[in-house]
Amino acid sequence: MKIYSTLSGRKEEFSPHDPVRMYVCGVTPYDDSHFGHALSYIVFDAVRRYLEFRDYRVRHVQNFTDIDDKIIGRAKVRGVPVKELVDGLIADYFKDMDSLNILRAHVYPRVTEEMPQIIDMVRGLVDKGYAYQLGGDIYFRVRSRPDYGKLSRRKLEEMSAGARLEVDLAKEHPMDFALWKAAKPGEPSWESPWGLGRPGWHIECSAMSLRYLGDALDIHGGGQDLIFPHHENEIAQSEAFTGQAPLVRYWMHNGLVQLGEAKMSKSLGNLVTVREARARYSSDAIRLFVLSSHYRRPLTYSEEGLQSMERGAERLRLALRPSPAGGAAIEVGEHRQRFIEAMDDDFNTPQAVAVLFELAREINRGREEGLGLTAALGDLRELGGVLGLTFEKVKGALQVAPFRELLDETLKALAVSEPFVGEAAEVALMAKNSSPDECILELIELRKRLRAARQWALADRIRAGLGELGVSLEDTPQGTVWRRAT
RNA sequence: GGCGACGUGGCCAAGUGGUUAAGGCGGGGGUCUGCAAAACCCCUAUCGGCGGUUCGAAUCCGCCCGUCGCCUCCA
Repeated sequence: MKIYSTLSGRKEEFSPHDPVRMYVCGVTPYDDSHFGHALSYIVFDAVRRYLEFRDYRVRHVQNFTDIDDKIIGRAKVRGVPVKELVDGLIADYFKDMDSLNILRAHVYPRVTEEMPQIIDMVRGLVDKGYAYQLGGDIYFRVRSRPDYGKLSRRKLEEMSAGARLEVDLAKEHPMDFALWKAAKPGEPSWESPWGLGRPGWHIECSAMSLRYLGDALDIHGGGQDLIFPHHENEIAQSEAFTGQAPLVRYWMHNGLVQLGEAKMSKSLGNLVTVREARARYSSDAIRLFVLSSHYRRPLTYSEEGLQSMERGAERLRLALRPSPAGGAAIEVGEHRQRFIEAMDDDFNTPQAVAVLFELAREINRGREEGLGLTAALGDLRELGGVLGLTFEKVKGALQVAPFRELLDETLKALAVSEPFVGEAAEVALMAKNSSPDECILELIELRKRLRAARQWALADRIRAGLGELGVSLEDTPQGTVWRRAT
C-alpha cells in the first residue's frame, strides 16, 4: 500500500505503527460547516475506513480549535458567550458530518481543554531557546530551525521578500509566529507564566497530537490550504520540542473545493453549507461526487455534477435490490481485487468507484440470467461501505394531500368509464384515512385493473400523475413496484 | 514577484512509456414492455498548442497558450 506524502512529494510504502496514528485537522467552529469541510472529512473517512478494511487498527484524533479571533468576533456580533457559540456549532458540526455517514474520531480534543499541555509546550520551547518573549507574547524563532520550510518547499529568504506582512519590527524575524498571545481586554484568557493570554493558532495541534498520539504520527491530514503556514509551523515547533523527527510519516493534503472560478471559502463568502447540500442530495450522491475525483485534486462544486451522482447512487441502490437465490454464483473476486489495488495506490477512489459500477453491472447481468447473487451483493455492499456509502435514500416524508387529490381525480375519471365505478367507490372508501403509501398502493391497484382491461390511457394517467409527485412505477414480473424518484 | 497544481469524449473524471484510453452522467441505436420504467447489449475521445527524446508518448523534456491554489484567516 502506497501513500503520497506532501513532505517527500512522492508515494511511499505505508508502514505505520499499530495502531495507526492518524491526526486530522479539525474545524474552527465559528460558522456552519461548508462543502469544503465535507470533502475533507469524507476523504479522511474513506482513508480510515479503508485502513480498517485492510485490518489496520486506527487511532483517529481530530481537534476543535475552539478559541480564536474569528470565534471571539462572532460571539461578540451575536451577543453570546464564546462557549455557548462554540458548543452549538460543534453540535451542528457533528450533525452535519453524521448526515454524511462520517465515522467519529476516537478523540476530539479542544484547545480550551488542553491549556496545561499547551503551556507546557510553549514553556519548553522557550527553555530550549526556540522561542522568545516579547511583552506578553511568545514567538517561535523560525531561524532556529534550518529545515524550516521543508513541507511547503519555501525558503525563509524567499518568503520574507515578497510577502505581505505587517512587520512587527520587534520580532527577530518577520516569519516568527506566535505561540502565545497576551490577552486583550474583554477576551477569554488563561493564566500562564507570561501572564493572561491564549495560545497562537498552530501550537494546539502540536500539543494535542503529542498528547494523544505521541511524537511520531503516521498520518496527518488536512486541506492543502493548511500546508503553509499551519503544518509547516507545526513541524517546526513539534520537532523542536521533542527533538524527534519526522513528526509525521505521511502528510496527506486534500485538494480544495472550488465554486465557479474561485476557491470556496469563508472569507470569500461563496459557500455552500453541508446542510444545504444535504437537503438537496443524498449522502451517497455527495460522497460519490467527492470520491469520483482524486483527493489531491481540486474539485469544482456543481449542481449538475451532484445530480448526475444522485442518478449514479440510485443505480447502485437498484443493483442491490434483493434477488431470489439463483443457480451458480457469479464470479466477483476480480472486482474485489481491483478495488483493493485501486485503494492501495494512494487511495485512488475514482477507480474504486468505477469498480463498484462495474460490479453493479455484473450483478444486473447475473440477475437477468438467474444466477446466484448473494456473494456479489455482499461484496458491493461491503466495498461501497468502505467508501462510506449507505445505499439508503432518505427523503422527507411524502405529503398525503396530493396523493389523495390524485386518487380523487382518478376516481372521478373512472366514474365515466363504466366497469370500474363500483370497485372504485369501494377503494375510495378504504382510502379515506390512508397514508401516502396506502394512496399509492390504491392507485397502483386501480391501474392494475385498468391495464387488465386494456384501458391504457387512464392507466398511463395514473403513472404520469404519480410521476409528477415524485413516485415512479416499474412493472415487473412480480407486479408493480414504486419508489421515490431521484 | 516566489512556490505549486492542472488542461483527457457533450459534462464530470481515472490512466502517466507499449494489447481495444477506466467509470459515471448525458446522447443515439437495439432487446424487454401495451407503452414506459428499470436492466442488458452496441455506438459516442487520440488526450491544450508547437517542437524534441524514444523502436514506441496522453504518459518524459523544452517553449507557448489557458485555468487554479498557496505565499494572510481557511478543510
